[in-house]
Amino acid sequence: MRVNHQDRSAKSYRSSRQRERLLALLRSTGIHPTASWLYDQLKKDFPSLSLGTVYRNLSILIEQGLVRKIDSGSTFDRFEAKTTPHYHLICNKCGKIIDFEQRFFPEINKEISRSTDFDIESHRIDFFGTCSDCRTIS
Amino acid sequence: MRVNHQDRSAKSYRSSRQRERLLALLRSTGIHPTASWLYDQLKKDFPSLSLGTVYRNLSILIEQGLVRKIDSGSTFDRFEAKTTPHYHLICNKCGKIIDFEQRFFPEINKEISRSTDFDIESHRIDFFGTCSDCRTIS
DNA sequence: ACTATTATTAATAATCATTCCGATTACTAT
DNA sequence: ATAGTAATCGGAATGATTATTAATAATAGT
Repeated sequence: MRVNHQDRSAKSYRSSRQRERLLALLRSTGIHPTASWLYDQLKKDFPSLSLGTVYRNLSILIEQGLVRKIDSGSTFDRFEAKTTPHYHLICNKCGKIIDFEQRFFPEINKEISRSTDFDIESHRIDFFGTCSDCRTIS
Repeated sequence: MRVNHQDRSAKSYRSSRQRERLLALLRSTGIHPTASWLYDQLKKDFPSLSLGTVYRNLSILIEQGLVRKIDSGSTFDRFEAKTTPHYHLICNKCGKIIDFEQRFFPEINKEISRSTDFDIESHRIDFFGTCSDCRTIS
């Protein structure tokens, strides 16, 4: 008799070195990398790595809820290993994304839900402006 | 002698029918169109219209602050004629974007600025969830 | 440990939205 | 009307991402 301990909706994946290292790399950095940056880094340890592998594993990790995709207004996506809820400070000059974790407003989902016929599950807030580096330079 | 009455940083543009109609179209709709939807609509009145013209004029209108680009997590961009500050409700099921104008929190820019070394000029809030249409269906 | 099975990989081609470019056309001021 | 310049068109180029396929590696059962 065969028992499935997995959740019915969750696809299972067999482990792979590439994906393990990809997640570790994402967790070890705070720079919200692009797919190609991740590719360049991992290429050092996996000389035969393919960019498609990076994208495929990113989407698996996203499906598993371990990684989030960030769209910052650029033509390319950035990624981050999901930890705690937080917001982003995005620099208009250099495009850098900085995590902001000091405050989070979980209550606004319900507050906004009350004014509209829409079931709100989550929200994101992005703040735009100038980072300290770019302010110093100009 | 030639005097430039324009602000140094502001480029000036000659008016064009295509751009005028593009802006009018954007202002007349609430559906947050894609570039190709705009192209399809305008094509009716300008049979020789080029998609590049739509993109070029969109970027001019954005530069002039009359139009905003919205990234909704899809592979393509959506656009809206900027009116008053507002937030977006984005449906996870159908991708529809609904404007939310009932409340706006201008004060959080300063509030967040105080906790960090970042000059905040603006913010955006997107709420994700299920719209009433999709909730009814499922 | 061995084998069969099946998922993952690497390489590359395909896709899709967007941008760029050269030639042509339309405005505007003189 | 003409010259000068900006806007347009059409299509090609770009760049990020996704799909395809044959080879490779991980897992389950023996």
